[in-house]
Amino acid sequence: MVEESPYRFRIDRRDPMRVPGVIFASRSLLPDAGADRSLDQVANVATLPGIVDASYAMPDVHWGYGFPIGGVAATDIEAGGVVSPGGVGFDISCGVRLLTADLDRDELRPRLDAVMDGLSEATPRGMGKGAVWHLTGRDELDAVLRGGSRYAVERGFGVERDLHRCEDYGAVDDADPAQVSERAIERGARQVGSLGSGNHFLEVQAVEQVYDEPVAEAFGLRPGQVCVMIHCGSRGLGHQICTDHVRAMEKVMGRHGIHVPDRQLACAPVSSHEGRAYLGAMAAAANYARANRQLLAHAAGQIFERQTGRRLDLVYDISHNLAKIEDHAVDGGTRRLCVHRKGATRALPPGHPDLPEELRAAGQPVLIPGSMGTGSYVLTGVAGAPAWASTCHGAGRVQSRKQAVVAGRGADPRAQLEAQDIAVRGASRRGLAEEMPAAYKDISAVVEAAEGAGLCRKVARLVPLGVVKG
DNA sequence: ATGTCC
Repeated sequence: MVEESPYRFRIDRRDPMRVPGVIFASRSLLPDAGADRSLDQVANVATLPGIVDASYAMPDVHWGYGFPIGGVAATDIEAGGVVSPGGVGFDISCGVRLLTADLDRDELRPRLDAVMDGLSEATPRGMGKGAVWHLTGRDELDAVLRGGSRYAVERGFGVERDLHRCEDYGAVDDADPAQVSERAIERGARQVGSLGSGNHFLEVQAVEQVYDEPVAEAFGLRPGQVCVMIHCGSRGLGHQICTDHVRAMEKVMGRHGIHVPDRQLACAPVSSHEGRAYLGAMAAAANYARANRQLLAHAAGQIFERQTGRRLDLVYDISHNLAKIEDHAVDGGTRRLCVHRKGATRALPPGHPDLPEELRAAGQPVLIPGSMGTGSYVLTGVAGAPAWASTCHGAGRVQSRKQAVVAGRGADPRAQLEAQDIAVRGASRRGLAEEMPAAYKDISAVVEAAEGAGLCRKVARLVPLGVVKG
């Protein structure tokens, strides 16, 4: 491992790697090789057919299925580049949505308990059970898989303006519900509009600090302002799609002449039947995840209006588990790439044509959920950044769930949060123990490294007032 | 992350 510059380390190319590995991190954030094999995974990803420039890792990198979480890899489609479900992850289009209320934290204080009770009741969560929507059948689920947040807005769960504040205007093109298995459909039908569990949450937050006033203003953020952050994904549907397509690709990799150092890197050329099938199913799951966040946000907005008389306005909705077909400058030309971001967030710079007009001068809002009780960040993209306009996605685990439970034995996680004046709703003791800050890297150090590496810029820091968990 | 093993 070579320290190329502050916040940038290189794993030199060696056979069978096709490109080097590049890790954006401070020395203290680098994974401990004894406890976490994610740097081996960075090197493994570098062997994938068609990979361009480098196998990248963000400062929150940690061990994942095949690819590391916090990994970014782009493949050149016309040069036989592959797509790999493990490069997206099981929770397809897992992401974050941030909303603001025209309300100061001091104004909310007397209503906070009532707001939290309302949010708790309005937010289906936990393993398996409950959802905002009860779909009538396959036709309606297909509409969700094709239309994402756009379909939810069409059905009255939100307003047209929301779509301008969603990545891809609320839906990915080229979703192909025919590539979604019956089992995935069955799992998904019961869960449209549900939070899930684990590190997924809905938080009421306040803007604690603003680092860039003009950009914060463009995003609609001011000091002391009340916000709602929702972190969730595609539930059982995305999980089943990942499982199905990994299995399908494992069977045909040899036929495509592809050999990988880890079975979990199962992949197929983007232009192959299996590659296109996965991308069609992945896009469907992405739309499901976006509709999911749209429904939960709408439900939260109704609670806010009832309890405070103020509505919630969408700042942005962005995924951190997705592969996207994007055009990028490579060696002086433009190439069509399949950019895998797994536990990594797209960060479009100011002026990017994919941004809505009102955000174009400021850049894309990049939403970074912190570990429970520690605060979250809003960042933005910077021009000329490396790693295909990507940055970190969160704190990143340093302890497994099991380790976190063992390490926290004797402590009362709920009491710890309440001692920090954070209201807690509906979380199991074990669920809380698994998500305690000690199980994660320091979010501020992660963001510091991401900014230091030139991947993004800080805009604001948010702190939790109340949390709803599964 | 996940009907934490079909």
